Amino acid sequence: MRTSVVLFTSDLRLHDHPPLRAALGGSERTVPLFVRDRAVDRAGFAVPNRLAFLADCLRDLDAGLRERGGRLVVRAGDLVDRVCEVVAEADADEVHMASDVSAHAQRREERLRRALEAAGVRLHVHDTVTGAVAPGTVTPAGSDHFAVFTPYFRRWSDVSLRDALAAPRTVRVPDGVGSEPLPSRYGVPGLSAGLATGGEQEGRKRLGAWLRGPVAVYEERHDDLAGDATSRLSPHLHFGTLSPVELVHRARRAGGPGPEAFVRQLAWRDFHRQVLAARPDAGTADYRTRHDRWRSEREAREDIAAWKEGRTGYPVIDAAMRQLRHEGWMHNRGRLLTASFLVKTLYVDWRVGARHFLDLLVDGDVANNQLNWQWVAGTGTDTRPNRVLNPITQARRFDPDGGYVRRWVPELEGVQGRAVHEPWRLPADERAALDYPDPVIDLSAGLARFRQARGR
DNA sequence: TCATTTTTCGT
DNA sequence: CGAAAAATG
Repeated sequence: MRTSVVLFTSDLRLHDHPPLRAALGGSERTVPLFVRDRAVDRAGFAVPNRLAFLADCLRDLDAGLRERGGRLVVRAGDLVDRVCEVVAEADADEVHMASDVSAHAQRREERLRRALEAAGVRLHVHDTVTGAVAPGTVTPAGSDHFAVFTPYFRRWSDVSLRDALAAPRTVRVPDGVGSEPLPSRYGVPGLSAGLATGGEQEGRKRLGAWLRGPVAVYEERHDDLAGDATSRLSPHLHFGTLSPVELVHRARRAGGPGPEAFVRQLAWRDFHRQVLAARPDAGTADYRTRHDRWRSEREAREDIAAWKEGRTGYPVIDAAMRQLRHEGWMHNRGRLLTASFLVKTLYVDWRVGARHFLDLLVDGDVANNQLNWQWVAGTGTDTRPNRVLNPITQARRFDPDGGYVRRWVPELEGVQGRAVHEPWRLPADERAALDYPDPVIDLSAGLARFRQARGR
């Protein structure tokens, strides 16, 4: 009797799951396995918000498998050791998994392939599971990856995607392969109070509601901070409770400018993935260095703390940083503004900001997070590396009535209209009555001055 | 068909 | 300014 193992990683779903389908199609028994990878804990990636969301996802995945006659096997430890252990217990002939792009994922896949080969077991790695268009599918002449988004997007749009797969009807799991108890979000300390719920069911519900309604006005409203008109599907894409291939198909089927703009954002995700796949060190090192001599963490300690805690004295920055802490999520426009403020205005190393985002974001993803931070810092793929986003101009444009600021900065909730973006310009008595800090820095003192002071 | 130069264009 | 495409030889 043929037996297979399907190793779930960042693909915690039953719909449109090629490794699962291949495993079920090629054998009578299949072990659905998830490993709580000790290396991920050690690297500091197992933060409370994502651990809680992950726990939701695993419980939902287990529930979905049980509806189909199966169950999820969870183990903790070294991923390669645990997979080999389960392969031996189940006497499996093959292992299926999804490919992924980070340095960690690439090393993990290689180690696993070698260990399984030594045991005479074949590892099947499926692409187009964690991304829609796999890295390397389209390339410019003379390079293994695109460094500019627009030409990438043209080629990406021409790729014909495979059809989305249905969820399997039945899953037969061999007897005698034990599982640890499933983790629960209730045991996780330090969660953001407004954290989203994980799981494939939840993701599909959100996707359906998104495509039935708000996506239609996504193009006009996606940058409006107070409108909060983005999909909020990012954590589901990060954990793979939703399939990017299915998302692109369904958005294209909906048609129109909103869905097209949404698909474009999904292409950005693949763009960053193909950069990281080709240059895995871009997660920690400058993709294209500008020889910045950032202020050290020690030198900028007070500024960094003010930024993290949302008390920089720039209302839109503080609003966004407080949303991050409260929800484990931040509006995309807020991410751009707060990142630009840290790297361009406070002139702090992008890695400091990227790490803080990864510490809190429920969708915290190495490719998206690190390469977007690099884009803002001017060390990444931005073709205009000196771009600086002015928090006041941007606030007036993307939070014209100030509603986003008043929602997240209660000290300012009594200030009407867009005046909320510049509390220092209020009449002195009104200003004094607010328990809100003065700006930590004069905007004109930012990047140019820091760079000059450092002789570059 | 290929290498090199020129033009275009960039969340 | 530099990457990617187009034009050129």
